[in-house]
Amino acid sequence: MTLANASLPQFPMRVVVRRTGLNASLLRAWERRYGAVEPGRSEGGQRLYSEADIQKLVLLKELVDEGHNISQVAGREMGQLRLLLRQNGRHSARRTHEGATPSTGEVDGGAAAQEDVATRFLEVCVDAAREMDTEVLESQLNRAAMALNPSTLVDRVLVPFLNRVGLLWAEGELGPASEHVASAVIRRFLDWLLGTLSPEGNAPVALVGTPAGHRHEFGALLASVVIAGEGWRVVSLGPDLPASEIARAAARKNAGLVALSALYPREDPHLPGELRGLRRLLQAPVPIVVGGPAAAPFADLLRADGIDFLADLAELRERAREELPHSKAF
Amino acid sequence: MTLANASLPQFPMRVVVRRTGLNASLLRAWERRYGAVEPGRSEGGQRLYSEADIQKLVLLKELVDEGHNISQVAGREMGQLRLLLRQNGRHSARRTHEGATPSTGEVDGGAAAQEDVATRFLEVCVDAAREMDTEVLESQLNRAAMALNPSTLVDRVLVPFLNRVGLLWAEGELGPASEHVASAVIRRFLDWLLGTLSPEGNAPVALVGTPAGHRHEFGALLASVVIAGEGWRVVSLGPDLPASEIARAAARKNAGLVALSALYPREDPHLPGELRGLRRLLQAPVPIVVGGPAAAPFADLLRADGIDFLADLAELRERAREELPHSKAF
DNA sequence: CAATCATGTGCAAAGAATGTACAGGGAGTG
DNA sequence: CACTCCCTGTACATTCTTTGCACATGATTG
Repeated sequence: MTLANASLPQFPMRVVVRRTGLNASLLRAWERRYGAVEPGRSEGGQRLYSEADIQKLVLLKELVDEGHNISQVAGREMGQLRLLLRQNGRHSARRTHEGATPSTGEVDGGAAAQEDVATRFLEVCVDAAREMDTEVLESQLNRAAMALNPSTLVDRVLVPFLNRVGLLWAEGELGPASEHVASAVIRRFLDWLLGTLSPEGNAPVALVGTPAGHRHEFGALLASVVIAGEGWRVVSLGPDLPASEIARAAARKNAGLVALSALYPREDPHLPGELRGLRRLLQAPVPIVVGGPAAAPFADLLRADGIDFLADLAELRERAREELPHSKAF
Repeated sequence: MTLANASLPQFPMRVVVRRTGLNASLLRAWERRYGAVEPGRSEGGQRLYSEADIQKLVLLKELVDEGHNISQVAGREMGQLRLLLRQNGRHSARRTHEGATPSTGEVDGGAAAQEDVATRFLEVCVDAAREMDTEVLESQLNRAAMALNPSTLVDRVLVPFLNRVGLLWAEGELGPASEHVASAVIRRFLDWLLGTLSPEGNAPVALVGTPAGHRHEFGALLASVVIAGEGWRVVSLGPDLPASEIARAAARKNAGLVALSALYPREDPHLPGELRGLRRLLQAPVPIVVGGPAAAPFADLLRADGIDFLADLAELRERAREELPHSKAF
């Protein structure tokens, strides 16, 4: 899902063998017996694998090496495979997951199916929030995490869900209690997701938080998840921090990226000054990015000061990937 | 802990063997003879364990290592198992294969020792917070949770730690960033602890939150942990809730206890009115308890209205135990 | 003390799961 | 054309699991 043309069939067998470490017979066996991938064919009938195929095969190999049955994992989607891998990888019994449908379930339905699944999750989550049913909400979120890949999860479920909850609250359809309860569940879930997506070793550090005066932290949490998903080790500073503090933390943590989220006081007049101050305090050329509606009006102003405004999480995702010092393959 | 999809059968035997340290024969014996777990099956009939199964097996192994009879514990639910483990105090014999310690290996290996350990943890945690070292902080908290029983953990580590951090912050020794980072870790930890201590089945529900105007939520979180530890299913409403909302939630959840924490605006003049309102709105004779310095001045006033002020978490613990409608034994 | 439980472990035969090899025939390419 | 790579289909070998039963050891009980 990285490259735009990830699904273009183009790699012949030998490339796949080299890149996955699986031998040719085995690749054919996995395809025939478990439908692990479905490579295209050349005119003459030879297999042509896509980048996505290769990625999936790599994940499958890792899972099999960890002890999973190929028959059990071959049919699953990328998102599930990644989560499984992470959970199992930290073989701690700390986190769990839960599933509804047995393995025989859906084959790679493609992006359209994912969308569909995503909106269904969204609806159920909203209902659960309305009913203040934390357990259903939590289990739905988890199920969504299993069924979707991380970016779809964030873009199609979490963000819309938070918006909907905010809306319903503003309209008085949702009492503050429901809203709080839902928030708590979401926050815990995001914390968990952050932990799950965080890279293991010593990845470069990204600082995430909200500027002084901004106390809404969900934007920052989502940003953390996105950034962690791209391979950064995220240090979550929390909300409402003065520039000096952020700078201090950046120095101490030797941060390679600072991301801030400004949601609520909409046209906060202090915001540009605050950010400029931060820019000045960060001696090293650490990139600073800001997102959120409160920052939008100042986009140009900020850019002039070397602070980039990002319109949405997709931009953030891309930026996080670009800034990653050590852009490894796959 | 909770997150949640623990019931998807997917792990083959060998993974379970590796992760639990139990051998295959024994797993089958426990299943056959005591119904310890009921793994799903693959099409070919091979066992597929869920994450929940694995967790249960891990707990069973620990209990057996501590001297419990497998036949006595195999059939119990997760919540009971956790409780049992905690009761046995620090499961110091964590890694030992031999069931060396007989069942009599009694609890308090000396309260004094626990105290000692607790203060050591406290010191390390404070240092970690000062250094903004989330990883050390987190791991120390986890270790403390393992080493101490829940009440010691809360009374001798968590509460003093929060106090210390607050103090250092007030004195300017700790920057807001450090404070926030520490808070985030603590909150996550408390969330986890809450999940761990929560009983499984359908225990009676306790509502926990803070009254309108009170936005500091750690008191409520600690209260949640304490109450959950006594066997309630806690619904955490979050901070800053008007009486009407709390009442609505109580009705909806059929709460058997409402606990509120009021920390900050110290002598909040609205507090008694707010609570009286709540008392009025709760038609059923649901007990309401309040804690925290902000409520202390009104203790007598409130008591006259049928709302009990509790001076500390120990009192809360006792009260929670008393109020528990004595349901099932174990 | 003897009989009985409780519980961990060992074994054999049958079946599953899965990696690999081989044969005969095209495909791709210079 | 020659040479290598790849395709399909089939067969095999190996390693895991499963079931059922037996056994050893230690604790409990009559």
